[in-house]
Amino acid sequence: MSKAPLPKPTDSELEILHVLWQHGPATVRAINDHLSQRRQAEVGYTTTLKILQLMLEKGLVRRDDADRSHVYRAAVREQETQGLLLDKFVDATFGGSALKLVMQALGSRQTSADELAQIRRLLNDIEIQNSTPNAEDDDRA
Amino acid sequence: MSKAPLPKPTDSELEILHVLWQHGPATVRAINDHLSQRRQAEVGYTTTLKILQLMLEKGLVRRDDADRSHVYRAAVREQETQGLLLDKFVDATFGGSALKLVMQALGSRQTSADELAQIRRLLNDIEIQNSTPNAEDDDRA
DNA sequence: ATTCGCCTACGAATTATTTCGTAATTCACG
DNA sequence: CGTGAATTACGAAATAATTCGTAGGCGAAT
Repeated sequence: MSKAPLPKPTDSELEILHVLWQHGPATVRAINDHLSQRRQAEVGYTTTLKILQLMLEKGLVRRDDADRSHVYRAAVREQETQGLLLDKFVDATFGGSALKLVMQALGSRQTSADELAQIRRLLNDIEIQNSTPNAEDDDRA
Repeated sequence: MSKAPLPKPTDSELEILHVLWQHGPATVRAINDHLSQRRQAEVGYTTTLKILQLMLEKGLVRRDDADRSHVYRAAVREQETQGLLLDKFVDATFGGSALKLVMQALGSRQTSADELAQIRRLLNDIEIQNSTPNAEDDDRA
């Protein structure tokens, strides 16, 4: 039916998703502990609970409420979500130019040789793909 | 002391900054016209005015009010602002890893050969700089 | 069974952003 | 001058995000 196009998570929601992606399904208590550690200050328990409830409504998480302590898990994949946020960010900040973003990301900060090597490898992969029109899945010219 | 660390522009503010960066100083009327074109719908004139007034308070723009129609201009540089936003975004979305961001940006979208070449060039430059730590500091030869 | 502690649900205050209406001002023109 | 068009300032509504307090429920330990 009405497949709402995955809502964009807010900052707080994203922080919670990070915890879930990294540690797997967890109770409100566990999530709240992680958040409290990650920040300098304590996070109110009911604050975390409230955000999780809103995330549930938005479809960002699912929950198992078989036990008294409900267990929440991410309902969106990490890469997919990051990709979605990246698209919006590139549009808003770099006028849609992913190139500008990459240049800025690489240019204005120190990048280790190891990271540079990884990027080079990725560039090679991409160029190979570009020059070898894929046989199994080419619905794009 | 009185130097507040440049406030992060909101989406609307960023949109206005784009206009100013691209076209230089402009009146509210001119800015509003650009915004109305850029979007599908008309933007209320006083809406644009209000945002500019807030941006003025935040120090994101300056204005010349010698004439009745005030002329606004960006008070923050494009690259600097983009870098600031990028930092926050990388932290929030990719846990601080610029590498992950670049991988995602390059991996999940089609990038032209030309763009890839530009990135390669940048990588070369960076590696040269990395292997030649301080060229300008000790040229006592 | 009574109490204590943890849990969920929910309402509400706070702050930020975006939007626009209205009033007041100014300028140009007839 | 007096009218009209355009402009600025300001208040305020609408929406969203974040925060937390309080009420109520359930289960374990005494």
